[in-house]
Amino acid sequence: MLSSVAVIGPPRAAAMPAKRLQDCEICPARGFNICGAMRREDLDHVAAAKSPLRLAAGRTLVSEGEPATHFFNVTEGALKTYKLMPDGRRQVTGFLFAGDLLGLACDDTYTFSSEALTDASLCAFPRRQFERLLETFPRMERQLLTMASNELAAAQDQMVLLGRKSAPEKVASFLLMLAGRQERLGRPRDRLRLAMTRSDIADYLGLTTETVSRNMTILRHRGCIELEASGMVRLSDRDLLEELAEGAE
Amino acid sequence: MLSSVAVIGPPRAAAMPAKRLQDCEICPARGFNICGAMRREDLDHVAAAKSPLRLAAGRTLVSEGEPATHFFNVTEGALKTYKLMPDGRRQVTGFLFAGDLLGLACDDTYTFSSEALTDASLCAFPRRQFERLLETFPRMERQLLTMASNELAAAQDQMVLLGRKSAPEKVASFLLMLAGRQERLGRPRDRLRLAMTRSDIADYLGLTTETVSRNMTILRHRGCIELEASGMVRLSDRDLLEELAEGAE
DNA sequence: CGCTACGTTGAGAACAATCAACCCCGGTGG
DNA sequence: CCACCGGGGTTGATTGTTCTCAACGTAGCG
Repeated sequence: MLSSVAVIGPPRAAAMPAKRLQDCEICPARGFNICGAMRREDLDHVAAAKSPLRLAAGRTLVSEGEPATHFFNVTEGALKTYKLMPDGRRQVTGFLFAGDLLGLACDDTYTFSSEALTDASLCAFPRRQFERLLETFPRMERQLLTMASNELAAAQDQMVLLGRKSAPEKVASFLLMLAGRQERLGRPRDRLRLAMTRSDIADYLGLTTETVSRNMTILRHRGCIELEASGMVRLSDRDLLEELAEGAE
Repeated sequence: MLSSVAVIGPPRAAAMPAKRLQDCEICPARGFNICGAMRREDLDHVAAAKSPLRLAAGRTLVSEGEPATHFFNVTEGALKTYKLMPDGRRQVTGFLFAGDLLGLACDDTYTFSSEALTDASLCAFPRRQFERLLETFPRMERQLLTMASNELAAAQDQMVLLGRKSAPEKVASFLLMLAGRQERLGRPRDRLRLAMTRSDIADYLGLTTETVSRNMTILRHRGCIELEASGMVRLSDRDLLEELAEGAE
């Protein structure tokens, strides 16, 4: 499975802990991801287990139904996860950014597919080794449980969106969600890049591309947002956006 | 918060381990829940931390936004969890049966409300004590992580349902989901009780009661199901139901 | 014996999907 | 250089599924 992606540096087992440790120390996602909970002196154990991974935009990382060989941690870039119905209908279940996990929810096969939206960097942990890591470092397991809990809460928010929000509410909520996540990564709060296509957004919100597009236009005319070049969006009236997201018309 | 529910037996701290152990040994949900991973000789530690709890049908267990004081494990009966929008729209995020967890996904306050559908029994763990339990028994923490992962996978399935399935597909999927869960609890595979109202089902599927009702009728006319007295449903043609659930018309 | 909550069915309205046209942009090849 | 192509995005006209509003049936309960 990993043969289908560009691996930088061969996966030599526990060879160069010093260099690896440095990898982790300069990791742009430290503080957001599972390693954030690790003591500095234990970090080389993590570094030894992981393989760094670069993935070009558009490449598939994992496919639904394939054997779940690895656990991943995004350090840079953006990915989407999605599920397909037999007839091709698609539901995008999430967008992943630096610090996000991938590959937790699975038995022996992945229950979803994942694809890079931009060039991305990840840490790949072979499942077996990752589990040994968790046994050795309870702090890490605890951190993982916390992150899984947060994902569960986010999933329930998404159920509200999918089940009970109107199209305009969905689009407004989506923009605010993205803005919130970017902000948590230290990016500007009122300006964000839409790395995903309208089609990705539509499949995330349970809409069609046309409906997403129309509602973006409406938000633009209302003065909530400005669409700039190459997918940049400026949130000019966040308060109004927040009202729209919860149903005040 | 617990004062609003009927507690059988006062929550005396670590008083009668012998009796408590027996409680756990006869627990109808052992094998399904977090205690299933515990060694028999460690079970009294769990028993000491928990307060058994009985909840009458219709009673509220927790409310969204309230301080999250306890973690719960259902041992008997059925509950629903739901979220409300400011204007009263409701999304039922899940139905809970014996073995299911409640109260995991939260910071300091609950992110959802929960209400009993039938008379129910639960184990209530004060959060602090529960966390100490997890630190002491890594097997239990591991089990919790596994269960959280499974919930996450289920949540993604639900997103597909909410975002991409038609009303008939939603209703068929719902019946099959319930049947599957009953079966896992050792109940008959082709006959089940709908403990929830049409309104609960509608809010779970992102539909209205009318649409649920209409589609139940259609399934009945197609010979998939038979509606019997007091909410009993017989799944007479499971294969057809499975086709309908995935979009074969 | 009515009351109320729940469930079913019908008629019409509304929202989002579908079908279709068009624009823009970047890449490719004549 | 420019014509062509294809993917992504926007906008318009029409269709259709689901919602809304309304009536009625039924079962449980004081």
